[in-house]
Amino acid sequence: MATLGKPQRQHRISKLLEEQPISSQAQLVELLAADGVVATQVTVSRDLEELGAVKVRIPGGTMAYAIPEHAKARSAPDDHLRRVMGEFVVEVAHSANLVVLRTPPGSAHVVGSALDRAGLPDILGTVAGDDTLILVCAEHAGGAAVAADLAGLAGL
Amino acid sequence: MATLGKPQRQHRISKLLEEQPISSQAQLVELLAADGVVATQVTVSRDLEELGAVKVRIPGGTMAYAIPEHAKARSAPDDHLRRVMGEFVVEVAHSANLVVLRTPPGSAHVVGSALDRAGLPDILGTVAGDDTLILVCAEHAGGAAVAADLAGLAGL
DNA sequence: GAATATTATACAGGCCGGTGAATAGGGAGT
DNA sequence: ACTCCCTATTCACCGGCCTGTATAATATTC
Repeated sequence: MATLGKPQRQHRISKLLEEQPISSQAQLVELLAADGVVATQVTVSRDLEELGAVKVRIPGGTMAYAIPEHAKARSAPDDHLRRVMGEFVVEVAHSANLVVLRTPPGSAHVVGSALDRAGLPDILGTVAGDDTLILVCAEHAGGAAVAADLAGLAGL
Repeated sequence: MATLGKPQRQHRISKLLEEQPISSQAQLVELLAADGVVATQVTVSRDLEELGAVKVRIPGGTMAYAIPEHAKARSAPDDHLRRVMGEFVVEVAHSANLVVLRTPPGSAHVVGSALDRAGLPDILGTVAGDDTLILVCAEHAGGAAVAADLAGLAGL
């Protein structure tokens, strides 16, 4: 019960920021500690960056951390995508301007979500099943090129 | 490009077993090597176990590995569930005989899939959204008990 | 039943993500 | 400009997962 994983801690941070104005990372460390979550200022600093948190001026004139709406689901895009691709994508195929990714059972949605958040310009949209993911590519890009890029990203 | 991840390797093994009869792990190692995938007999042994592969007698009278249909989506259930829970579940709540799990965006399906495959007797079914998962618990079990179990499993 | 082939286990090392201690960088206020 | 406070970076360590070598256990063949 000592350290608790990173996702859980970031989730609590996110909630704390919504519940009350927090003006420093030190303060956040204390609040987490009061919640039984042990973390240092360094860790909190990295968490805030990954969460996309910024310091904003609030009514009282003081500064407080907040997570912009547009960043709510965009934490650490590049790194995250690369890791998810490497962990879950087992096969890449393409046909015309479609790319088909295969994953272990139940993992297609994570990959789809990661791709959506990455906002790659050549990918118009994704549809995820259980272990299969279909990407629609921009016409000018072509499925083959996108498939090659993604295969590289997945370490294949 | 040398080692290639475990999921990818297991996927190739799975396909190789369907394509042709394979009677020994040594043979499988060779076939993988021909595919550019480096692995030893020990690794293959572990992969086959995780995949639930068994040796069956085929028409010719020889033995060959095959993956039973019921094991197609049940690889390494316990360990897998524990890891997925620890990595993705950030919050556990319950109401009556329902349990609500929260995950980072896009990860709910992986957790749901892992729970389904684990086949926990007290969980009647799961419904996954993007970052939320609802479990229906057996009446005799009750949401609170299941929630407590799952929270423990998630390391919360 | 002995010899051989095949598979599983024990142990150790590598790799990578996550974390913390120390420290450097940046602002605000005086 | 100096000082203080806050935040970001560097470096090193820990721990878990994964894999390989060596070896034990098991199955197969004669």
